Amino acid sequence: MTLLSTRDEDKRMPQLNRDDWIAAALTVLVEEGIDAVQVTQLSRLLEVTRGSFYWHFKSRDALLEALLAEWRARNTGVMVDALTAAQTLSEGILELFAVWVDHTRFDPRLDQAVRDWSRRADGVLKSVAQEDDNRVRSIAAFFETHGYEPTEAFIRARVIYFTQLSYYSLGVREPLTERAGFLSAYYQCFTGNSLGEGDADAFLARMARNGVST
Amino acid sequence: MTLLSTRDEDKRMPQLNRDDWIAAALTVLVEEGIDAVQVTQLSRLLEVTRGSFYWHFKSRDALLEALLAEWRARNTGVMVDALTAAQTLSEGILELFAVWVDHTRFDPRLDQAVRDWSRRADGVLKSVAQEDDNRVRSIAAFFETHGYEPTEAFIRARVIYFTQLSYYSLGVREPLTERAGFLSAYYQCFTGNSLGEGDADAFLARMARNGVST
DNA sequence: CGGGTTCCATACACCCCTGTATGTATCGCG
DNA sequence: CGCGATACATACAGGGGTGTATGGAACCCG
Repeated sequence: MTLLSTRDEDKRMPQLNRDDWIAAALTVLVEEGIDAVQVTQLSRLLEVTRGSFYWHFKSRDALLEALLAEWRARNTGVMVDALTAAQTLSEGILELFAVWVDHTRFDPRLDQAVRDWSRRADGVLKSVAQEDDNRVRSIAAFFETHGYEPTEAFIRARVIYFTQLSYYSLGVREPLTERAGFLSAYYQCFTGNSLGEGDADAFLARMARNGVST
Repeated sequence: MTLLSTRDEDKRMPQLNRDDWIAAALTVLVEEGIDAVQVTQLSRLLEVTRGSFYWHFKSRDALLEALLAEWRARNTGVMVDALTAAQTLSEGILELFAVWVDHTRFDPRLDQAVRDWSRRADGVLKSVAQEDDNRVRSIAAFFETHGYEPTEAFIRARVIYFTQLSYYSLGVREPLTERAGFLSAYYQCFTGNSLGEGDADAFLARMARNGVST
């Protein structure tokens, strides 16, 4: 709701611009899915008439294109970047975990919404598929640089990424303490190695400092 | 399309019954999602008027309930059954793989469609969540009976199940030969153990005999 | 101050979907 | 034969959504 701050409750904040419509559309996309992103509903939400929308956008499709562009700009490359900086295996994997829990760097709800959308829009599907491919590839490359055979690296990359996707997709919510208890088990399963206690504690401490929400 | 066989091209195959509508609705659900399951569209598909539908069903919601019941009847328990019969670890895990590739036992497209649907219908969400919980629990229990600690068993169950869910959700399609090459890597990652060559070959031979499609 | 630009309101045309009420054809069956 | 029940057709009421055409209010600016 903070996304509508420019207008909102104030009587007559000057005017809406293109980005206001996109911001509103993004929240609706995340909350209720792409089918709920309708000109009429957004107008009601922004408390203007549809006339306004059709001044800023050529059509609903134009808005949807803008949404996809926004997703690309936000969620692309975040995971890849996390890995390229890492020196050791554990550092990289833990940093990946960190990205996935840090919703300021990676927005899982938006990612999920776009993914749902993509299942019934071929154009979107292509974008998402390519992005997924990039992510898995970069994780696999990371494993390879740390001594894993190509096939094993690829499969481990898939397993770790696919697991996380389902984590989001099923909307798993569990308390931080419980999640912390799973850390080394996940690490063991994903890498085949044990996680040093020092590394685990340092990671959990860092998470606690950053105060991750879920 | 074979689902509409009772009526179909023939001039005036006697009449439609409730199951004909459900069958048509299922194909539409799988192909185009729950929003496309509309009385009007189904009528066009079955080449009758909407009057027919409202004779067989009280409302569109009644049809949707029937669809959910159909999903429950088909896809529930299949995975659980696969594990309870297994004697050894590898036997159980490989049987799980077998179920996932055998679309006559487990229908991933229907599962995925219901899952998509569930994300915007709270009642459906509950059913799916409970089913997921059962599946993960039963896999975890299987790991435990083969010597894994409870936490590790649970995480490995999650990882193996979540990975497979994403496999479906992303619609990964790869040739059988390629997939066969991944088998032992998957097994290694999921269980932490190596898969005996004999077991692998036997499994692949069995798959080939059954002639799995994808 | 007057005119152009920006932003939005109003109104209309068009389409699609649900649900209901009612008419109608076919068939089983006593 | 005639009468219910079955299965569907027809027609109407109501609602929601997209676009478009056009009018008007506020504002910038020379």
